[in-house]
Amino acid sequence: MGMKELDISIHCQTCSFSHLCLPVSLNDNELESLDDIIKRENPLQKNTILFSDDTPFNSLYAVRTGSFKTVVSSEDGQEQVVGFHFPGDLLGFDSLNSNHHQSTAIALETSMVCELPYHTLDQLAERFPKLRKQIMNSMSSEFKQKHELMMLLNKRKAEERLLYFLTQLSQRFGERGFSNKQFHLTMTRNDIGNYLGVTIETISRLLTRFQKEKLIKVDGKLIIVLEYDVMLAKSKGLHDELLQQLAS
Amino acid sequence: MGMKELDISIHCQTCSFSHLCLPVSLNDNELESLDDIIKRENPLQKNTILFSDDTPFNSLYAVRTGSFKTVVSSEDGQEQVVGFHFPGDLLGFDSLNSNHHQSTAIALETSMVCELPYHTLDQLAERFPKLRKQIMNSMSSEFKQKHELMMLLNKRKAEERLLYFLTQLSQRFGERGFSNKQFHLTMTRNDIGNYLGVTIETISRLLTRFQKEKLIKVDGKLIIVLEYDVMLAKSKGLHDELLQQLAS
DNA sequence: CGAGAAATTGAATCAATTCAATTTCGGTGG
DNA sequence: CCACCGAAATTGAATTGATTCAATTTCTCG
Repeated sequence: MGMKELDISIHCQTCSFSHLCLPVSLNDNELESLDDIIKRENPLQKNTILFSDDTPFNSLYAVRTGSFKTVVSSEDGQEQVVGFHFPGDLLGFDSLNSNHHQSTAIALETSMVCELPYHTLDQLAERFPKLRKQIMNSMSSEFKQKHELMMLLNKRKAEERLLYFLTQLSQRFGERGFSNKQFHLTMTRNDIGNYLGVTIETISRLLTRFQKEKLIKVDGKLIIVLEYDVMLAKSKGLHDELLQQLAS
Repeated sequence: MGMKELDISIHCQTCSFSHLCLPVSLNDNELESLDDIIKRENPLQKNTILFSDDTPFNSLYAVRTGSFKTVVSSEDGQEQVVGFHFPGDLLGFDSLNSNHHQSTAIALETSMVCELPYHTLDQLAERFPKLRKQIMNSMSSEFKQKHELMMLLNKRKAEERLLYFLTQLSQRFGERGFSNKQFHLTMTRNDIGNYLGVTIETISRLLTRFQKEKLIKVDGKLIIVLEYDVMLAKSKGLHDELLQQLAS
């Protein structure tokens, strides 16, 4: 038979991350149309480049399984990690209507994506205002994220940055039905440090300190969250003095 | 007569910044339709809020004259300047399809804007694919800018950040037909420091140092650029040793 | 002209980096 | 399955860039 393997598991209608993805506000009819234009690709191995900044922009991608980092690089070759992406996240729409992608997306582990060819998506968006809005929404919340990050990088010290990163991860894993108390870091300390604007040594020192303070347990790439609320508070710059005030 | 004052000067067709604004890729017919939906407002005094993060999102704005800063604030009231905006720049589309604006826009001097009611703009965009693309393009280049800024904040030291800021300003003024060698800072040192993630004291010290090094001349808010190329190079992290190599 | 805001300058302090030396991890081939 | 290699991570000590605190000075504009 011409049926692809795994055919059942690869439709938006049955995807367990659709609540985080483009389908979120679509009705059955719209969803089906969207599902029709999606190309499913084979798994990408770790370190595979999904698209790079010299790839022509043709498609958006939705992460199906696994994880990615996106990186931009300056003329002099320095790299900057600008995001980490998990199932349900959309990739590539920082380049909508550019000729080329603005960043490079790299698989952090074996991963699968749904490809959304942009010109067909655009046609679909013309028919379905809700889809158009959904795309706008995604971009808009991407801006919000970037603004938050900008504040983080400008106003917070290393400790707060890393705690923000960890609570953020915990939250995102939770939304996706994974444990928010215990998860694997698929990115290296290097990636984290690069993203947060902090050296790898500092990341390392902070992680061991957090462990001593019993906020988390660190076992290589495995993180176990022990005190989520304290971490969240500290990531916002509230510290011991203030925390005690809150407690009393 | 019912004619507004200054009527002649306030059409996209005659606006001297249209090459930087939405009209850039439109033909006469399209331009006229766009021009029709634009509301011109009275000048805003310095420090006036154009929109704030609790204003419902209804319109985009194009800066016509003057300048603005956009600011986001965290729960605990800390503020972060996320951008400066000059004639031809579009404001507010980081909030497309959100209920509320994501940031607050404040006039840095007496300024005028063109208001683009979003729902009519959206209708227009449905008729004119080029306009749709233009909007996407603007968002996309906004992302690019944010990525660049993120790299700046993460990888560069204070000196490089401020030089980047100054060369960036020089460039933007140049594009707008103003002098790129000599310009007024409409924002305070505080705004600059906040934007660049550096204290006001550091900004101050650096400006006097740049002056001693004969890169610029500083007279209060007036900046005279003396060595643009050197500034540009230094803003990218190339320093004296490297500069000399280049010269030889 | 006067008052409050903005900017400058100096000295002391500190958070984070840099440099350097190990240790641990993860994957490959024997 | 174990040994081995390079990459990744940890830890310590010294250094530094930038902040903080504090005191003036200079603008701005009502």
